[in-house]
Amino acid sequence: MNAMNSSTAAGQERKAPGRPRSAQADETILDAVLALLGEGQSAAAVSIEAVAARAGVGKATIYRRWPNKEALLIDAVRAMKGPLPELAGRSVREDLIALIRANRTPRAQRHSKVIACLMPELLRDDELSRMYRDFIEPRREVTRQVLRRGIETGELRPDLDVELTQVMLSAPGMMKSILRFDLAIPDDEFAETLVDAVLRGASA
Amino acid sequence: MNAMNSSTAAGQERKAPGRPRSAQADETILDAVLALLGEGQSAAAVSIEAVAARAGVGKATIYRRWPNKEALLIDAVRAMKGPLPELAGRSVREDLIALIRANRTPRAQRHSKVIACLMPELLRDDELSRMYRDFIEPRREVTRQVLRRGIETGELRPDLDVELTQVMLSAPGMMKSILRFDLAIPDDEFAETLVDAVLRGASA
Amino acid sequence: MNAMNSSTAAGQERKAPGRPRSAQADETILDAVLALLGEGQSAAAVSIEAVAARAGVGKATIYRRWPNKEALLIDAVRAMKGPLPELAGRSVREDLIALIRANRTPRAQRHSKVIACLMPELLRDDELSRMYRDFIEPRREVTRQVLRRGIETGELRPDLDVELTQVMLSAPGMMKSILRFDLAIPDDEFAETLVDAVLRGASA
Amino acid sequence: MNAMNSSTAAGQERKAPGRPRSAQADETILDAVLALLGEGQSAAAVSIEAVAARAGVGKATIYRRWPNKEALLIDAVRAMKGPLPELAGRSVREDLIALIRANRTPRAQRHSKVIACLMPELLRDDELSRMYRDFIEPRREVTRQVLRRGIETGELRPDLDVELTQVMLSAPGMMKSILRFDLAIPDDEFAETLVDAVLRGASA
DNA sequence: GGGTAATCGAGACGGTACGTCTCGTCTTGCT
DNA sequence: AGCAAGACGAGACGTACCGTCTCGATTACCC
Repeated sequence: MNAMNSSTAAGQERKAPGRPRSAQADETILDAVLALLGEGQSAAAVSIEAVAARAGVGKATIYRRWPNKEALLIDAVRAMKGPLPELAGRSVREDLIALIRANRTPRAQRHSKVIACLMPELLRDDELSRMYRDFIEPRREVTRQVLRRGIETGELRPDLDVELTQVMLSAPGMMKSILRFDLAIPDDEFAETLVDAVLRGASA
Repeated sequence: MNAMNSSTAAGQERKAPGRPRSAQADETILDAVLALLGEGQSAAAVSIEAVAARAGVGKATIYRRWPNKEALLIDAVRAMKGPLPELAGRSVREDLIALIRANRTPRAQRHSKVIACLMPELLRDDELSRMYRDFIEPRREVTRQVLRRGIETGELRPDLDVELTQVMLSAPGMMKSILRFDLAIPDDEFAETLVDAVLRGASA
Repeated sequence: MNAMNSSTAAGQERKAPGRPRSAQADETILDAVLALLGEGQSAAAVSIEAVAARAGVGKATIYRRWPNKEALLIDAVRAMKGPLPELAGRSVREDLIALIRANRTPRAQRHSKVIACLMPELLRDDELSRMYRDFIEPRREVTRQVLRRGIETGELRPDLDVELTQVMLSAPGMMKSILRFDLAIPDDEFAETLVDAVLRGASA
Repeated sequence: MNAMNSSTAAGQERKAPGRPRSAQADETILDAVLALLGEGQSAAAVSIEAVAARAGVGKATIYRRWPNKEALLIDAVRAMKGPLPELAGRSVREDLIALIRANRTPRAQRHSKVIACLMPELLRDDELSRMYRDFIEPRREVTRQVLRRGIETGELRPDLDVELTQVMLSAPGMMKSILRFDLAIPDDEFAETLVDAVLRGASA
């Protein structure tokens, strides 16, 4: 799971000597990160020292598992993002709305927060950027599959740019939540309003 | 211009006593910020100490003008964002493409960088958030005006949601540049591809 | 030894957890202070930053041991004052001259310098003042013992005011070196001249 | 009076052009220094900024008169030291006691404080050291004259070391007040006790 | 059951930046 | 020209974290 956990290697694993890492510590640490983020603290408040103190853990125990703060936060992202929503599959419109609505859970809210906190690092750190894409890509893929299925079923135009449409569906919500734009649409209508607007140009 | 510059007060300004603030210092400081950002340094490299050293200025001279690093960066945003592009006004499509293309200048690239660096602070600091919206709103308004004009001329559907459409036009570009999504569209075709996709659902 | 060193507590010392403080750092830091003072630098030149730089030590390492600059300097005083001179014990006169002559070592010269540098702080800071007296009192006591022994042996008047005589023996040297009074006595005759003058009134 | 005041030059005074310096400002500034010192503030609290603020005066007005803080404090010393005590001249003992008692006035107490504050600078700054001796020397001379007169009248030993005796009389009081030694003598008996001790060895 | 080795919490280490303060100098406009 | 006000470059203050490095104590496995 973690970037550094050696135990994920393939094959007939030579058991490492010495005391094994506490699986509980992993959990406690990530919980502490989420707790600190959830408290509405500033991004800077999620310092390694604070996390260690909160988790009742030594700093070394953290650095043994993650090479730096960003990697830790990335893993926190993973931990916080819940399972993908069950897609009813009745129609493209319904599925897309469900996908966008999924961003309104407290879980997903925190996720946005963390991503925002990581942006400075994402901008310059290629390694981190790759890690994030590895995580986010499967989630984008779900939307793309919905779109591709829509093309197959004839609900969507056959020449639809799937990549672009995915971004058109996800980007507005992210900007809205981070930059707090006032879109004059009630939160609970946002998803369908956006989907309808996109579909208007995407329908067959 | 700056958050703290007292000279913006209304009315018949009582001249402040004492030596007036050096207008040149304002400039030198902002230049130093932009220089540091431009050097591809990390966000963290834009420390107040570095800015002061680069500008050949005491730290106090900076803190006299801006209450903290974020406010300084916000002002750097202002200084770096160039004038709005001249809109040909021949068609909605043409104007929108021009507006989006404007984000490809080196200037605008740096702007994205700074915004990304500021995201953690924007998330929590309401004051800062307000400052940023004050800055960005006029720029969003330009797009909205193009859209409204399009409705008047009949180029666009009369019931078009102007707010939402504006976000649909701007958000994808921002996410693309920050999160470096690979959209499989050459950079120089991105603007027209996006505009066409949006217009397909927006046209009358 | 230091004001903050917890190891001075009484009883069966529970070993402190965590990495123990480097005893070497204590030494290196005090050496750096003495070096800076010895270079004839101004008192103000002995800044914590300068000490840290000179000692090749982080500022925190200093602040972990001493609460502020004054306490650090006090400890430097302690470190610099050498052992008490061996007293021959042949006569009061001989012993007193030896004690006063001990102030002419480079060591003691630096000591005077440091005390002078600390005077402003000694004046107002009761805590510091107490610390200094705790350090200086044993040294004054040596002189007093010589005087008391002199009374016992009949060398000195039985009603001699020991306290006052101690000050009469030590104060002139200190003022001479700090205020650089010109006493028209060669430095190497000062001790015996003073002792003789005092003894003239103190002898039995 | 001040080191920099040009108006004290002898003879045919060329009238300075422009607005003459406010004589009142000199006074106000020195008063402010004394007030700050008197408030038991720390030595460091007597900053130029604090003095200027207290005196309701610009900092430049101070720096126009004194080259630096030390010179200002030296002048404050002068201003605070009152006139020499009237010497009855009936006996050496009586006169010496009067001279030492003069150090118990609140005025003289403040004087000690200032001297203590200046010690670090006195140690290294030759110019300042000279300024201080120019000021203190006449006061030491008074004591020496009393001693010399005592020799003439036969009250004191003809081979008395006048210089040394003067220091023996003045130094203990200064150390007592600065380092707050506890001499086990009531303050109001200190003068005569000391004088008697010194005279015991000095009498003819 | 004793040895070996990596773990644990705790916290010190050398650094860097923070935001505040004072220094001594300079630059306004008013008197 | 002097004045009060206050901005200026410089740099120390004491604090907070960074990421690394010891400590003594605690598990596990392996002989």
